Amino acid sequence: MTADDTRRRGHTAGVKAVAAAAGVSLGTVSNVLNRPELVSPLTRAKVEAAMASLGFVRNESARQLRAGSSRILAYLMLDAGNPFFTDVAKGVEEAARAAGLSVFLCNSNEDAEREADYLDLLEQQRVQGVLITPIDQQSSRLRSLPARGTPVVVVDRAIDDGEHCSVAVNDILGGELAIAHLLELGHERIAYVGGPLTIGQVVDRRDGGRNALRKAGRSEDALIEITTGALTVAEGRGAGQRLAGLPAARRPTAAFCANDLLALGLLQQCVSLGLRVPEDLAIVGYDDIEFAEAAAVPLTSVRQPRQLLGRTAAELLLDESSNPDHEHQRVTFTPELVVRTSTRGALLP
Amino acid sequence: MTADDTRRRGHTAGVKAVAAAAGVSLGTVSNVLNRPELVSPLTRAKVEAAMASLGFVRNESARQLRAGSSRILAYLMLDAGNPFFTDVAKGVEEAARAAGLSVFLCNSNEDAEREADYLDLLEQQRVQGVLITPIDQQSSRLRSLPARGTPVVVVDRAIDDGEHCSVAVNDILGGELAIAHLLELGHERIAYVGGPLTIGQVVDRRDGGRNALRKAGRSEDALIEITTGALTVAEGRGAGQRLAGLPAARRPTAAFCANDLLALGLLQQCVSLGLRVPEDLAIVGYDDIEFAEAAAVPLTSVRQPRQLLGRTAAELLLDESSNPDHEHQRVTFTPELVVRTSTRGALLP
DNA sequence: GCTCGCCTCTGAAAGGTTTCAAGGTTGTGG
DNA sequence: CCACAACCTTGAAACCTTTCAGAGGCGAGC
Repeated sequence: MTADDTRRRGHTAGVKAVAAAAGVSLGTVSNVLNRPELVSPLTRAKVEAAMASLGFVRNESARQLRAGSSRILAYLMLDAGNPFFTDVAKGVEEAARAAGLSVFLCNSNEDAEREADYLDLLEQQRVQGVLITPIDQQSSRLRSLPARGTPVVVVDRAIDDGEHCSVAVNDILGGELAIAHLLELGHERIAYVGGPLTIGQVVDRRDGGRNALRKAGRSEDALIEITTGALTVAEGRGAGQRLAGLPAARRPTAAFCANDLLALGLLQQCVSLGLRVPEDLAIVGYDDIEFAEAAAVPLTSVRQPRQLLGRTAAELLLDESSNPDHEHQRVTFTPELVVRTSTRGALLP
Repeated sequence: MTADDTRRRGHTAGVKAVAAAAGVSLGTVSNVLNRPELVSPLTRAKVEAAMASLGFVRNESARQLRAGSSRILAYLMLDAGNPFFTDVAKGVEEAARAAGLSVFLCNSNEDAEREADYLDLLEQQRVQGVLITPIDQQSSRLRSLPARGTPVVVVDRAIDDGEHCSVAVNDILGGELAIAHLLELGHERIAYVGGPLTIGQVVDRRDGGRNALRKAGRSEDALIEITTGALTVAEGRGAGQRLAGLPAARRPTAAFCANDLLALGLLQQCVSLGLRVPEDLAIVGYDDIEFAEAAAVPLTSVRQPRQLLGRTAAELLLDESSNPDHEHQRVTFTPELVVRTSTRGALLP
């Protein structure tokens, strides 16, 4: 076979070829790979030499087929472009590496169809387990996976259906903190910017805000809802456009955004249309991503323990797939308000 | 077998079980899956019913073992936390989906060991191909992969070793644009912030800057190098600390950063230490990520066609793995300077 | 009534690895 | 010189899917 054939045909040398080249049996080659201590040093050296000279690469499919499951764990992210989720992913990877597993990241990009496709794919791949920040947690696919043997841990959403572990941050409390802060500053007309409402976080954070209004003796309906099509900077700019277009007398004096991307877009658009932040419009974001602090006007935001979220989720998953007495858990962390310039101007009259 | 057994043992029903349940042969089940038009409607219905009731899930490992290669393509990113790379990833995914493939993302996080681990893993998985923004393009692993049958396309780096395709943006030109812009504004003491020097982009952008100096009749050594340990916001802040600590007479009046994360960190730290941007320090970033425009002082930056980069890379990879007459190509795009407030203050004397 | 062709279905083989019971070798103690 | 243990190595079986040559059934045409 020529070098050209190799290139075209792809991987070629298997255990069998190595065994033949080294003059030993298949089993011995396998032992060199998996339990080298059982093999005499001489034989091992011969086999290793043969592997090197043939360019042997283990075929993970075959290995997995035999073993029944893989050494890979997947994190299906809601939006890979949002630094919040990449920070969560870092935590996941840290925990996985500590346990000797690798992580594949998948991006559903807030698209239910892609989410479904990836879930199917991962199940077919027989990954060790799936971490997911779901678009729609009612999805039937989400339920069927654990029932068929692929553990699933829900990240950044609380869920209590007895099928999954979940790791979340109390989004209702987070929303409450944000709106309470704005009320304390004297704001009366407050907007909530977020969407779509199929995303649980969007709803919870809004409901938390409503709670704060109620506790302050105001009507829930006081919260002016501006619904966006996604949680992105671009949608934030669109919301800014809408807000800035209102006559000053009716325009909200403060906006609470469902995440920092929206807040940054909103901030940018409003500033460029001549509104002053926080004097004309105070803004609160959510997630406290690294860029929130570096924004045009440093952003007040609700901070979540991002890496811890990921690490904890991965640890629960590992427990689920290795501990026969595993019990599903629902872990909830507590968010924290970080106040910066975007709300810290002069109090309103 | 009880439901509990299923949960513990994992996926269980295979083609064989489905065949038995439907009263047909293995081959027929396979035909239902792969060439349904060959199967009579009646039989097909029976088989589909059996699959549904047994919760059959295709075993991708076995499938792949038989087929020899998978329907998956991987993008090994330099830093998943950098929005530049997630935008590239979006382009990759777009092209892959159009061709019916899925994408797994891996994050080397600027760590050579992790990069190597992932490359091994992906080769063992027999992925269709690997897209990579490498830390060290001399790495032997990078060379051995294509030789053994896994196509590799290098993204955001030009490379010309006859082993890979590559898709890049002209970083030398980008550096030149940035420094030329600063020179035009009258800056004399200009810093270059970037590192480590093992990363090709860091070196090219610096060298481009030196070119600009030379063309302006100045010495290359005029470029004050501030070397960082990574291309992150945190390192940018550190560089800001160092810069701001210099006596004003020796402090550079402008800084060109190897990417926007550094620039944003630098900007933030300098502002918080009381320097005015651009009056005391003009800043140019690189990549023009979405957050550059929304920064405390909107950032002048060198823009690259991010999604296009990813899409093109994926297309080259697909061609390489499907077209027997494939020729390796080196595609280079041209960057573009986007001027914003961070350099647009009053000209210096 | 026979042949031919078409349509549908069958079942064995292959693909690369791991496991494991069993076989072989070497060396020690009696 | 034998028995037995300790240590290595062997090779068949199993994992699950896909493929493909061919078997079987049926209707049409002669």
